[in-house]
Amino acid sequence: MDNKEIASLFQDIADILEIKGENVFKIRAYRRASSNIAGLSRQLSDIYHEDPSEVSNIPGIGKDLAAKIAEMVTTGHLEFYSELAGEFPRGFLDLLDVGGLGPKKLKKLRDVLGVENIDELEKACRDGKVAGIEGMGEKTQSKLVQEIVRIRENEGRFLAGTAGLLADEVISYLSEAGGIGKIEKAGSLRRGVEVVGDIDILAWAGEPEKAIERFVSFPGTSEVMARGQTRASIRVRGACQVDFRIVDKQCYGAALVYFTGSKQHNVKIRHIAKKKELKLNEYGLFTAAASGEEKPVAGKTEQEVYKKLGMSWIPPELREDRGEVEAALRGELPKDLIEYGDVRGDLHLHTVDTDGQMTLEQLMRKAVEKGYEYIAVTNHSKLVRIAGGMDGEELLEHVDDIRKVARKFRQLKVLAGVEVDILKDGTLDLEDKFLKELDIVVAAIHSNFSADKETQTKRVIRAMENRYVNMLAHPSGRLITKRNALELDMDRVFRAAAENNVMLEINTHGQRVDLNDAHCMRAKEMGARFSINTDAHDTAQMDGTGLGIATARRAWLRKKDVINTYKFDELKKALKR
DNA sequence: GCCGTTTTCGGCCCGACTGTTTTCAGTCG
Repeated sequence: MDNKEIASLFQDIADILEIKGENVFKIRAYRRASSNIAGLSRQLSDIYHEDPSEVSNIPGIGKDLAAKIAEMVTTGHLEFYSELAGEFPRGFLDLLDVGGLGPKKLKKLRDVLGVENIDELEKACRDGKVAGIEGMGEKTQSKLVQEIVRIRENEGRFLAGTAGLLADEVISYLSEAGGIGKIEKAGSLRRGVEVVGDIDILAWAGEPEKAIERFVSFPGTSEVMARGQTRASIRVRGACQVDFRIVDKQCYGAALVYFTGSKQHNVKIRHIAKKKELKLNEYGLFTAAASGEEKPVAGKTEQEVYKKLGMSWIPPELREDRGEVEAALRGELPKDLIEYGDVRGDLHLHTVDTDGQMTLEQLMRKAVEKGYEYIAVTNHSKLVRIAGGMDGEELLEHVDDIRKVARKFRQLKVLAGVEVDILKDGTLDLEDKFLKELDIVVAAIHSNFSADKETQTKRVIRAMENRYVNMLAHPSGRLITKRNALELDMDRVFRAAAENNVMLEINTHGQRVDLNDAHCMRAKEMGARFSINTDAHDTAQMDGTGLGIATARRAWLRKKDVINTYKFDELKKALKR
């Protein structure tokens, strides 16, 4: 079992224990373990097989959970879970995904009405039986029906790219009206997470009521889910939930910390506050209540809050309780963490010569506009017929064209390259005699996605061993919500990348984000370097580097880890094999 | 179930909103 599976199993156990009314702290322990495991950069099975005692050194993993992990990595299943899950019918736990339905109500529904899955819940609601239960009324009942309908319509998760655009829309809509002091995204969107469940927006405003009023009338609002004096939630276009909170200017920083999360990060810094006999909440940092009245210590800015807690400001992308709090306390946060303006060029781009929408000139003009120092044009090789992939001769002509056009753009260095397909056996779709004529060779998989792990791993490594390959594009091959990642032994792939000086791509396309943050952390540990590329097929996509930089920051990557932050001369050196 | 410069017991983050209540439980973040 891999970390993802183990983490989700622990999450399921927590859900079940909650329904069973178990000790809340036990439940919390499972959730914490789950979240910590999901954020690990190494596979638990590897850690276990190397040294079983290491497992209980992971925060939140004690004797009991370590034993459960041992069972999972050795046998592939967990008896404890099987027993628990056996008590509930299939599909019952999915009911926790229904908004407004928590463990308590769920238990009641099962005990009183015998509801065991979403279909039965819907029927019970439509028959009017739910409203009869103690503690539930007409409103609960009709809300549940609405919620069920929504769940059936979509999965409830949104690509950060999509959600980010909507958030920007809402923010500019709110700002236009005036009266807003400061406003920005919070939550997982601010932390740069690739997939989000909702959008959080935080503001301070002179007249909160007016701001709330405007918010709930955002065009496209299909439902006002909650509306109070300082916070409200809407659903936009029947899908994405947007939460809006207004706070006082004086506590904006504390609120921003609070609403940015992550939850685990907040728990940890509250803990630190407590140790200092302070209390931290969304209204500020206060002297603890035990001493009588609470006096504010900080709150206006995030910097102030972190400072009073004895640490430096922590970039939002790092706030996942992956050691950032401890590092900040020691003053050892990475000083040269990659910044949003650091990328000097895009090294994976397509034009109309294969499946892109841009002509060479359009592409280069856009690159100049963006202030890039260099780019690489990397069209497809022949295997990708559907994308108009080129054979060797065509490619050489194309390279001539690129160099000709590039002469008109003196301020921009242009690398003539290719995105060459990795064939089934790990050889490349173009012979070396063509590859050696190019400035950059990006290798990628676009076929045979379902090969087994050993085959797939060998395939990728063999491709990277080709001396002309400079970069591995979208290494895991996943398409979020559409296609699972390739079966790959990532550690071996990363090691081979480091050994062969092959750059690993952080592909910023919203549906890819590939490598992801956990991969990047691990790959960095193994000595690999990266390139943040958009893989753009049109000019708008060329603006998408932000998500890749966020991912790199989440992985604590420094500028020097990412080669397309280098000056051109250094880049050329970095690409030498 | 985890954890420990107050350690092997006794803590474990906390406030807003909703719906159902008539003082609060449940849910959410």
